[in-house]
Amino acid sequence: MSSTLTNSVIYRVFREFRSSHHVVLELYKRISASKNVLNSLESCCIVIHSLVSCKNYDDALFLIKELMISRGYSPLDILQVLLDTCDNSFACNAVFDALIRACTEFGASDGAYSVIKKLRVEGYFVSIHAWNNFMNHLVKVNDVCRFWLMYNEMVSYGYSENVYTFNLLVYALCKECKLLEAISVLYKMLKCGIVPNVVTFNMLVDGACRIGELDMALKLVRNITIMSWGCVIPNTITYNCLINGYCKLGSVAIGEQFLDEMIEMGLEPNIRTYATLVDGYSRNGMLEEAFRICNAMVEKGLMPNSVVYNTVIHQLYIEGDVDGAYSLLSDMIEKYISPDKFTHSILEKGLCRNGRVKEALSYHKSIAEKNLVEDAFSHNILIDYLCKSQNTLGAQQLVCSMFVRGLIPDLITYGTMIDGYCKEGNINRAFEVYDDIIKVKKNPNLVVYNSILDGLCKEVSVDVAELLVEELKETSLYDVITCNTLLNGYCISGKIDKALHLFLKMRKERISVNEVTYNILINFMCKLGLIQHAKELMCLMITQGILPDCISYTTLLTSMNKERSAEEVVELHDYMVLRGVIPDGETYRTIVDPRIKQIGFDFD
DNA sequence: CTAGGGTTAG
Repeated sequence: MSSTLTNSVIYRVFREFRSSHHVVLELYKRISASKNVLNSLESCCIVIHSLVSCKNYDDALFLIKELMISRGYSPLDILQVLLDTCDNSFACNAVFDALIRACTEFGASDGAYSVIKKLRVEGYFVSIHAWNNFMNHLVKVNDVCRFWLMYNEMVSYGYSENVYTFNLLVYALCKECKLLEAISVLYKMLKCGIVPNVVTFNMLVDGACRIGELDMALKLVRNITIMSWGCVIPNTITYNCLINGYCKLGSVAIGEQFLDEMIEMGLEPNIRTYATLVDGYSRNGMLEEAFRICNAMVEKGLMPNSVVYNTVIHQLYIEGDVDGAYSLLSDMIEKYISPDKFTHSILEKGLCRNGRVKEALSYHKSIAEKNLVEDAFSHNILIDYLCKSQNTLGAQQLVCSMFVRGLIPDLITYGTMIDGYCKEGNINRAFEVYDDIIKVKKNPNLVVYNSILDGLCKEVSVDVAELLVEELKETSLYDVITCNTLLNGYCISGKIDKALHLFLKMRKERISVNEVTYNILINFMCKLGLIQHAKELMCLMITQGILPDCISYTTLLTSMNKERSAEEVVELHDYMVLRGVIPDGETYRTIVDPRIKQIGFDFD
């Protein structure tokens, strides 16, 4: 049959029967089994209309996405033909909704917006659901700026918000950490007579937890029924958010109490509930407890998934237990739980942080050959470690391999390379990478500029660095790291006046100084042999409420070793410990090594 | 429409 069916015949048949959706779909089902028969956009659009009319949205979305991915049609191309093939028997608005949804699921924000705009010009009233879907996508991809633009545009067209729209406002505000404003949306809803639902509250509870406002989160949960006119009770997600909040702030045991509470209330904990607790115990170094939760979930009939395995494997690497991590990975594979992109990154980073960069690279190679590398993340980890071990050549080769595998380097990839080149003293290569960023139309951010700034200070001159800072300040793009980097630049080129002037200016301005600022100055004073000044700076930082860290002390101790007595060194050490600073290996080497040399003690 | 794991660059 397929050899005699030409595209134009199919199109004419579809057109003829387009009011009989089931005929179209049955015919479509039969001919789409043989490849390449249905390749006219017009025929596809009639099928899409029919699918949507029969409420088969999944297949409609699939077909639209296929038109965009495999055939390269733009959302506007598809819209035009959908409009051409529109018919009164079709639910046209639902088709447009589907097109916009397909765009957002495909990640085509601009495409979705162009469809909305075009429909408006054509006189169609895009449904509020489509707007909501589009705006939800914007929040999800962290384009909150555009979200508010779209919201204002929607309101200006006369749409009135429904409960989903209000929830999106709450969602966006929570993402921006504006909890109080998010809560005021809740009050606005109540005032307008729009009843909030459990999603509204869940987003508020989660938003409160993420900024550490656990009391507020708990208050929302306890008053959820009163605040919703008796319409809402907490669900599993509510409790999961709360548990996550307590776990992330270190109170895992309290988190576990909420597990008991939800069970008492008749709510079923799910795999995420347990995964959250496993993560809580893991990241607090309590692996025994984490395994106890794993057993509890198995008893409930829930099998640990890749998230649970990843969590524990990650912690094992942090604790240096490379063998333990490996045996869990084997266990995971034995149980047919596929390692995912997180597993790959955890393994590569874990091997690197335990000094096994070679193994990490060969693991990476093996998964890359199987096409299992999905994003830039795992590349970025390895590129970072290669740069840190002065192997920018290897790092550059990894960047090239990304292109070969069809992966697009992101701003972190570029930023890591720029910093690697700067640290190596190769500022020219750093600039070349910077030009690449501009070429691929990405926006360099402050991290990138700060790397370059440091490179300029060390390899070119602090005067040129100064010019860059002036430019950044004009666009209000600078932070404490920018200032610290410049301050360090002044110090290493001996510009004492400028350094002090900047330090005073930093203290006066909104950008606050931090422990790094003081460490730079302490280091500078020590280099000049002004140990008393350095000590005074340390006292100053304490009175300013900034705690010295082990770097402050090690810097001071290193200089004192040269000129001061052992008593003074020990005195400073005790002073540090009493203030809660944990000395690191470097601190002890600084204190102990010279004394061993002094007394001629030989461990060998 | 909401919740869990990799936080990679200064």
